[in-house]
Amino acid sequence: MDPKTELPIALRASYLTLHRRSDAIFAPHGVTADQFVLLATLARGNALTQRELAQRMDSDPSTVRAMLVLLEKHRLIRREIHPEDGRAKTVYLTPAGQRKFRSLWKAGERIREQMFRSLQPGEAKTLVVLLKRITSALNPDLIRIGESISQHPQEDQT
Amino acid sequence: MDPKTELPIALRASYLTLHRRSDAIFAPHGVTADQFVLLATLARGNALTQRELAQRMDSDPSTVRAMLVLLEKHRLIRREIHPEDGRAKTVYLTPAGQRKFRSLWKAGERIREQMFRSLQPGEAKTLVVLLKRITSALNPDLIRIGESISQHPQEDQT
DNA sequence: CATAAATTCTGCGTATACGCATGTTTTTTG
DNA sequence: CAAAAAACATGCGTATACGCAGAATTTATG
Repeated sequence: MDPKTELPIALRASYLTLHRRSDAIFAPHGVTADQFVLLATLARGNALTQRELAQRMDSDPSTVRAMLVLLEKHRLIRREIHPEDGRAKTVYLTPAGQRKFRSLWKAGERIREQMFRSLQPGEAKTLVVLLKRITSALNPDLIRIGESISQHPQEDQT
Repeated sequence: MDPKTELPIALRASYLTLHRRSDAIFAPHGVTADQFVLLATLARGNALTQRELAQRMDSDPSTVRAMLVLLEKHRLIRREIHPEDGRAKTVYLTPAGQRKFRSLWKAGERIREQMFRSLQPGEAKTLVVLLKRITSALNPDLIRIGESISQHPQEDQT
């Protein structure tokens, strides 16, 4: 099977496997893999609006909302109306949420280790670069030029 | 952010983006991205049991069943009790299902093209290899040896 | 300044994605 | 060959993942 055909399949297999494994690891802590992603995103930049949160998680506002409702019930996050924009809500990690995140981060280290160790030196970086490449190639917002996106687009340097 | 940390995030972003885009492309045809995967798996090896189908799709038997119920309602697949094993059911693509798959395959070509073209020659193959590497590293069934899985495990040649 | 347009969250409907328990059938054991 | 164990599909419950429409609020326009 040629790589062009195989690539989407391999991507799906990798992600689903990672997701399943993460869910199993985090379940004893009472959170899901996706909730971990949300908490991690908040830990990186607290006080985001739901919109910003969704964008940074590569997810959907309506999905994120459902997750926030759950997480708020579990007292891991808190929402307040944005002081300047009455339409928006800012999301905060509660102290319990911060503690939970630190604990989850440790629990997840084993998974990150396993992925990382299966690769040769430098391959992890390569993998990340290639993944980002196809991600932006698939993003409809960036296709406006038509075909002339030959070069690797700069990933935004953090 | 180091690659070890970034890798799961990039993987998630890539997959979700691909999935979203595929859903959008296939929606006018009345099927979802995941249904396409199922149909494609069947097209490759017709007359699989639900179990085999789930394995090849890197998915779960109970998820696959729900999809089959839908697809059967849409007359794209057909299920029969396995002639030799009364517990199992064999799944077939109907003629309509075969036609639908061919049409979907063409519709999806644009996405595969876009992914493939964002990569340099050889990079697609590399990407597939690395993805398979981390997939098996994450698979709990294969960890039994401990650490000594340095080489790329042979993917079963079809 | 009033109206239109855009933005943000909410709610609803559908389709995965899984784990777990249950019922049936096949295979294994003694 | 009868009882136990294993394998397969089903059903249930929960959590995403989205698109889309609706309500409230802010921003843009005339």
